Amino acid sequence: MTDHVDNDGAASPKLGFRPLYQQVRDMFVRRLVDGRWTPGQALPSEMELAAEIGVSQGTVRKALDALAAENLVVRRQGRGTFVAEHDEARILFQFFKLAPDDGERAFPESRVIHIARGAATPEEGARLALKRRAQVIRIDRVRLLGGRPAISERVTLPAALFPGLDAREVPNNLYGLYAAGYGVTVANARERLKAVGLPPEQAAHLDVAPGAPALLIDRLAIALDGSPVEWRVSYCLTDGFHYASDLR
Amino acid sequence: MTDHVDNDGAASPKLGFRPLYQQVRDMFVRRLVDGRWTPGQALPSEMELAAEIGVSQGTVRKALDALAAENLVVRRQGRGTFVAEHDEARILFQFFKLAPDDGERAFPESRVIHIARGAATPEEGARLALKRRAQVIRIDRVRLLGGRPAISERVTLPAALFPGLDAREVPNNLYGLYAAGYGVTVANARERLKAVGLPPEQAAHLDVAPGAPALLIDRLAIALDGSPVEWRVSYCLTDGFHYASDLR
DNA sequence: TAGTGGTCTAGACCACTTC
DNA sequence: AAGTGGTCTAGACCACTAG
Repeated sequence: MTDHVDNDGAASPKLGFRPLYQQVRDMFVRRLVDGRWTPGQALPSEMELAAEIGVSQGTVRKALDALAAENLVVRRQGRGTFVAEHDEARILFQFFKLAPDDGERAFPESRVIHIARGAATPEEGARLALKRRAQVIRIDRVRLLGGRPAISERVTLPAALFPGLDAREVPNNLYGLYAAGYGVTVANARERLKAVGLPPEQAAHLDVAPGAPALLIDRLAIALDGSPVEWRVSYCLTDGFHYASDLR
Repeated sequence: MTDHVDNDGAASPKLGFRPLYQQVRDMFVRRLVDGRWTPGQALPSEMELAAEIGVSQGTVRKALDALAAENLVVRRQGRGTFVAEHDEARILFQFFKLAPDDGERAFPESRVIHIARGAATPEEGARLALKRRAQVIRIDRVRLLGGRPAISERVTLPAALFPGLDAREVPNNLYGLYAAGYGVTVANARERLKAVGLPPEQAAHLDVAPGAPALLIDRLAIALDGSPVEWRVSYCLTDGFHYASDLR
């Protein structure tokens, strides 16, 4: 029995107190991490889970609501609770913040320039929390917005996590590939934005003069278990497009 | 009696169904909008509110939890529930996304360049949902990050909402002034970011060459009742600083 | 010690989906 | 009609804060 829920080991109830529903949430996250529950799958009903674990339905509900708030599951009244998928629609709204100044959002096409494997630089190792001289996979690609090249980016991955990815056809939706092909679910990401002059190499890819203003997006993607799984640096032209950010 | 909670007027229960706790939430928002509850004030306890309204404590709890999720109230176990304040710490983390590349976040000093009142341009009228030829207040200022001028921005406000603000000492924390001086609470904001070459006027304010890459932030701030109350356009130098965005 | 919000339970009923 | 998640209630107990 790997799943465990417990609080009072007859010890002091004050220290290390963790609510039952959070323990249940953690248990459910473990099932997602180890692939016991996979994207798209329907979870057992609240009543079944409650009976299995030995808590009330209300406690299971709070745990599932927490997962839904983290976009890890999707709940639909009358149908059930499902493990979230990295389909294009979800990516588009959750992880891709560039939108046309007017008009509908659309998923950008991608054109891979180069893909290779090599030893991590010190910076790559630091960002991805890798051991000394670990291998990484680097993907350089150009992405099209509204039919025009607008993003030049490099994606850096720990090679150990994605064996054979460098010898594979790379799809447009990378996070979908990570999930379906390697069981790696991107749970969240931290982005840092700057305005910079476009370096010559990126300028050539985007067919623009070097030094033109570009939005630099430095993103670190974090997996379900909290470990960094992707480092992505994107240079974006923001002519007719913008980065949308809602502050609540 | 202005507060009202009701569902089934013996009509079809299917259409226009709105859960009780959301109706209670709406009632509470009304109390915030009309100043019956003011920033910093302690709300009555859950039990008192439940008895007053005539619903269970659990329903009041769900309503207050919703408000807490929107950052409109702050709940503290053992102490009570309090109306959120626009103090600098809150602004710093909720509405100000520029952070030093390394080091602690700090609230930027401000230096006002110019304040004036005038008729709204068509664009200002459109952004702020104003009537034709309504008056606006415009504040131009420079803000300092790490002691150096880094942001040149124009703040545009509906004059009707902020009488006399143009003849007043303008503090560093504008949202605090809106709340304390005019009873206007900024509930959320939408930002659009672009990378642009710095226009001559802003370049002069920031003591940088025109055309240098700058982060353009176009922000529309929304009040509790959903109406736009501030339009702000900021040109930011991102040398040693970045715009932080967390994607969940 | 009293009062607050936070957790947990149990059960009834409602709205939505599917068969 | 059956099964799912969503709402609402009522009550017990726990953790935290303040006097």
